[in-house]
This record gives sequence, C-alpha cells and structure tokens, in this order.
Amino acid sequence: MPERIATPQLKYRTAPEVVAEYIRDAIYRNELLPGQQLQQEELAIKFGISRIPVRDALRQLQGEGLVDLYPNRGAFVSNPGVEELREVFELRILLETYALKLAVPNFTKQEFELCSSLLTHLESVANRADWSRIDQAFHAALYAPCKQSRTLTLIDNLRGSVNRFYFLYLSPESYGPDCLREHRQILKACQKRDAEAAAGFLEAHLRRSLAEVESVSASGQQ
Amino acid sequence: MPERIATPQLKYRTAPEVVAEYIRDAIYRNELLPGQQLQQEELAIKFGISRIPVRDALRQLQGEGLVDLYPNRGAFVSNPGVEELREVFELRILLETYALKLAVPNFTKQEFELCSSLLTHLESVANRADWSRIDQAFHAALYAPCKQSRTLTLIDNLRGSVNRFYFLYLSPESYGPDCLREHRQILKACQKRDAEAAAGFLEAHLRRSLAEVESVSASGQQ
DNA sequence: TCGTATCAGATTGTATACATGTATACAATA
DNA sequence: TATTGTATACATGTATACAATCTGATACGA
Repeated sequence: MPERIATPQLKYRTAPEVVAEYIRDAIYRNELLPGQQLQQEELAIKFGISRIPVRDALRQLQGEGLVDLYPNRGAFVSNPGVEELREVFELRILLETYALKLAVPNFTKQEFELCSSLLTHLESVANRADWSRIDQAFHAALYAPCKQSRTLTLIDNLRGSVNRFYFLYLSPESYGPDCLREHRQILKACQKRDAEAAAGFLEAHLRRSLAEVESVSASGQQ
Repeated sequence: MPERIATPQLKYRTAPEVVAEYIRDAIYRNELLPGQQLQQEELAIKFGISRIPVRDALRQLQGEGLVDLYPNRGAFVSNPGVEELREVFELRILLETYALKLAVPNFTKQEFELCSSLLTHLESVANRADWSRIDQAFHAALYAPCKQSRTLTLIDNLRGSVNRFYFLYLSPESYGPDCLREHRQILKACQKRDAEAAAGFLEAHLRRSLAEVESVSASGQQ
C-alpha cells in the first residue's frame, strides 16, 4: 500500500451536526431572527451538552453564511443588508440557471414525478414554515439531476441565507399564487426538455422574488 | 440611537485564525499534500496551544473546502478527484467571468497599475510558491473592482481548493509563458473597457488550465 | 490461506474548570 | 449635563481530564 488516502465513508450524526441542524432550521423558520444573539451556554443547556460541541456547530454555520462570529462577543444570526441580498440573488440566478440547464437533459420520469408531487403539496399549504420547506425541496429537486454535488451545496447555502426574508414579512397568500404559476412554468419547460426556456422562467421567478424582498426590506428595515 | 445591531467591528487575530491561516497557506504551497491527515495534537504542540482552538481552525477550513472532517477519524487535506476538479473549474468560469464583467467598468487607474505591476512581478519569479501567491493576487486584483464582497470570497475559496494542483506536478517553466500571455490579453481587454472580450480571454485561460490539470491528474493520480 | 474476532494503543469527542475579554451600571469629573 | 473612568457581572476563549471511537495487529477457526 503506497499511502493512506482519506476515504469518504459514512458520516455519522454527531452532536455538533444535530445542533447545527436545529439552529439552521430555526433560522430558516425565522424563529431566530436576523441580528439575534446565540448564546453558547443557553444552547448547551437546551441540548444537555457542554459548550464545546455548540461552538463547533456555530463555526459550521458561519461557514454556511447563516451566522456571524465576533471574537469575545459572540455569535449572531446573520443580518444581510439590501446590498448583500441583491448580491446573493444575482449569484443565485447565475448558479441556479446554470444547474437547471445541466439538469434538464438528465431528468428521469421519477424525478419529474417528484417535482410534480411537491408542487401539488405546495398548493395545499397555508403556513409559512411548511411552504418554506416544500418550496426549498422543489427547487432542490429541480437542480438535483445535474449531479454536481458541490454546485448543489453552494446553491443550498445561498438559498438558505436569503430565503428566510420572504417569510419574514410576506404571507403565503400574497406570494403563493405567483410562485406556483412560475414553478409550473419552469417544470413544464423542463418536461419539454427546453433548457433555455426553463432557465429563463427561473430567472424571472428569482428576479420577481428579489423585487418583493427589496420592496419590503427597504421599508421594513431600519 | 434607535437600536444596536450586530456591527462587524474590528476583528482580532485569534488563535484559531492564526492556525487556520498557517494550514491554509501550507496547503496552497503543497507542503501539506492532498489526502494527508492533520492531527490535532501535533498542530496544538506546534503552536503551543491546546486542541480546542485547533479544532476551531479545522472547522473553519472545512467551510472553505480545504479540509474534510470525518467524525472520530480526523481531518484530512481535501483530495478532489478529476470529476470534482472539473466541477469546480466550471463554477470558477461562471463566477469569475461574471465578476470580471462587473469589474471592467469600475477599474480605476490605480487598479490597472496594480494589475500591471503584479504581472511584471510574475515575469521575474521562478519558484512555485511565489508564482502561486502572485498569480492569486493578480486574479484577485482583476475581480476586486466589482465590489461584491461575498462573490469575491466565493471565488477565493473555489480558486484555493483547486489552484494547488497546478503546482503539484507542473513547473513554472512549462505553464509560465502561456499564463503570462493570457494574463496580458485579459488585462489589455479590461483597459479597453471591453468586458466581453476580457471575459472570453479569461474563460479560455481557465479552460486551458483545466485541461493541463486534467491531463496530469488522470495519469498522475492512483 | 483466508476470513473473522478480539484487544491494545492511539486519536478524536466532550465535560469541567479556569482565564480572559466585554458590557452594563454607577461614580467622578469637567 | 455630558463625558470619562471604574467596578462588577457575564459571556466567551482555552487548558486539562476523561470518555468514546477508531486503527491495526494478533489470535483463532474454517
């Protein structure tokens, strides 16, 4: 044997991961609000563990852009300004249309069915948390057939860092119908294997979302 | 004053940052090779600290994609296969041409001069480590005028995770002349404010780099 | 000979304890 | 009154100690 090489293997369910997932989810659901402080001790008690694995989790979330760490001051839920929101949306448009174009030729029948059923679920959803989760799943299912894991992770992170702002001020009733219509447009284009059209609809969808977030963010935030 | 919001403030030079920077640099210089294990205890002794801040540093580097962490097994310098290298290069092309197109209209005279002087430096460099550092600085200087911090960080991470493979097998003599010529092409197009041409040259530059890395990687790796 | 089980050594994961840095409240001063 | 200095409380940073897990080698049985 020439040398020992790192083998991916199975990853476990470690304490920091559990904590990170909890915090991530709470941030997505806006149970933890932008700018809010995350205290190590408090989280440690909540999970019945010490602060060390909590610190690990916070570091992880910092890497995902959900949390900002300031030395000796603590961890805060990231609170991007309008500028940064715009920047992230532009990155999303770039990366998501790219991934979708790669995905379109690869879609299998099962994958189309998954997308369809997620859309059906989305119709009968009222509360924000479920909407967010299923909306996220739909988009993930759209891009998954591109089979590029690093790209997909990147997109996931970018979506995670801005998506919660839809749900901070807007109600599903206000943006739901538009979203659903656009989602169906995108999926239909994919089913016709028209990658360019699908990408175009996706870009329009994202730009409209950005516009909504911007309008609220400009008035709502101080 | 209405409310105190988490303000970035000055960040310090904490122990984890120092350690992370050291490891990052060592990986860039290929002093730490892909697949190599990074032992907490060893690093802790080297810096005269305990394993806790070392763990923080490793988590940070995981977020940057330079290190893979496997629970209860340790940290390893990331070792992307040819597939992942290709994926990252495609992402780089997407993001770097995007950033460059945004940067072109914003270039100031000073920024052009910085790029020029970096190119001049690059001509008179022989060893790999210096080449790598200045090459990195040149590209960073090209994109910096786009003023989108999150985009720039992303590009930096992507570059960092694949750049070292140029220097693993190739010598500056073999790729230096091509690179320099392409760099000058790109810069000249920027000076003419021709964003599309500059982006085109950049893409060609990256695709040639990818091809070189691929050819070596396919034969060189086991 | 090959595969499997077992155990010692080593390494990582986590809890506890202490050190250090920061924020708030209050007193002193201009 | 506003500003600066100081004390106290509190949160974070890190070292040490111990527990859990993995690695690798050896012993055993088929």
